[in-house]
Parts: sequence; C-alpha cells; structure tokens
Amino acid sequence: MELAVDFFDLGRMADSGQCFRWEKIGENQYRIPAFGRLLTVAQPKPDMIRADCSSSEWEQVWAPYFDMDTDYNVIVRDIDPRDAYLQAAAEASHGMRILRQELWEIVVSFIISQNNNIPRIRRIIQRLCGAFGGFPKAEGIASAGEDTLRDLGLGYRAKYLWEAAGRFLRDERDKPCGHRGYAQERLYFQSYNGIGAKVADCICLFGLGCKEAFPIDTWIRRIINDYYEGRFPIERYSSSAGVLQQYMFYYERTRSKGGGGKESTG
DNA sequence: TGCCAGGCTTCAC
DNA sequence: GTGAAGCATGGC
Repeated sequence: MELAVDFFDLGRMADSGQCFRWEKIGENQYRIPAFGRLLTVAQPKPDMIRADCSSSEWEQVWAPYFDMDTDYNVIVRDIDPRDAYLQAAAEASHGMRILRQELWEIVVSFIISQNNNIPRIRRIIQRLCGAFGGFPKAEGIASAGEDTLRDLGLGYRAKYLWEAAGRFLRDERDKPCGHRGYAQERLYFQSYNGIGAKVADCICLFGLGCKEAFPIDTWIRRIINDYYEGRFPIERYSSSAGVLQQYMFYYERTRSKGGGGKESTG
C-alpha cells in the first residue's frame, strides 16, 4: 500500500539509536521487525511511503509503532526560538519519530547498550536473535542461563540480562508495566540490578512512550556541558523532553561523524 | 593502538 | 550525596 506521510524520515529513524534491528535493503528502504511481524517499507519521496501490509495492519500495528498519532510539528514549533542549538538539532532531525517498540525488546536492548557502542549493540542483538530463532523472549533468556549470554558476547551484562528476564517474567504476570506513570515506572526499572537512571529512562521513553523521560548518556552530558552551561531547561519541555533529547543525540552524533552516516546497514 | 562506547555497581569519603 | 575504580568487549 501507498501512504501519504508527514514528518516521517525512515533514514533518520534507522540511524537514531532507538532501534537496533532495522535492516537496510536499499535506498530509503528497510525491513522492520516488530511485534512478531516484518514490514518492508520504502520512502521514495519525503511525503510518501510504500509498505507491504494491508491498510488494516497499518492501522492496527504500524501506525502505533511509528507513533503516528503524535504531531511532531507541534513539538518542534514549541522549541524556544532563542535556543539556536536545539533549533538546529530539530532541523537536522526532521522526520524522526519516537518509535513505540515492544517493552521487553527495549529492556533487553538497553541493558546491552550500557557502556557500549551502537554497531556492537546491533551485532550482539543479531547474535541473540540467531541463537534464539528470533528476538528472544524473557522465558527463553531466563531458561538459557547466564553463561549462554556471556558466550554471545554480552560480557558483564550477561548477568544483568539473565536476572532481568526472570524478574520481568514474574512481575509482568503479577503487575504489568504501563499503568503506573513515568516516575513510578522509572523507579521500578531502576530497581533491577544493572539498570540505572539512563537505561530506565530509555525504557520509559522507547518502551512505554513516556516522552517526558530524558535519558542522559555521555553524548547528552557533553551537550549539556558545552551548550547549556551544565543545565538543560527540561521543565520548559515537560511532555516532550525525550523527543528533543533524541534530536540532540542524533544531531551531535551525525555532526561528529562529519555528516557521513554509515551505520545504517544492519 | 589506545580511547571510547546511549552506564552501572561498589566502595570510600 | 559525590567521586573514582572496575567492569567485558570490540569499533574506530
């Protein structure tokens, strides 16, 4: 099917560091696994995409995945006009949406992400998927054991992920996530061994759709020090701070690479 | 070849 | 509460 889109840029979302399993299969063309499905999607023009799914599947699965209900133009319009850095970051990130991915996949991905780089995060997740025949469920990781994970190259994170799987299984059966509000969800995930403030914020932002979550990693910390005198005005952007954080992260990374993004090939 | 990576835990103070 | 060391591994 063909679809008219606004504020939608596949290439930028692929390189945004929020998803690690998109596979680039051509110019502006990707295979996207999510929720046990696989979408092949191309964007031949900025305002049009072509996807190999029915319109009802798009409405039920992929429109929510791409967060199509959120008007990102409004978020960008509300940026402080005097904040030149943020304006530039938003312009460079035009079309990037916060994907609403499966919670468990985000928990796994961002436990792996700690003190790690994006290409290696991708490779580790790829190996996990290979070993488990698709993205591993919590049950699979829990029963596989810590040593299996270490053999797949997780290093010291193997223990964290294995423990998280068991904990997540029990807790989701008992009191599932997504109903407690940002502050409580963040505290909950921080209580996992191996999940701190930053990863908990990524889980809230990318896995639970809490756009007020504002993950501070090494890049964001550097940006805040260099451009905001050590303090970003997060309160000004309460409900969309996470989106802007993503724009700063993307902008700074692409700038430091000299504009040549070459990480998009899965 | 070191430095660094979408950090966290632990321990000292 | 803040700060520094140690952690596994490999990308660049």
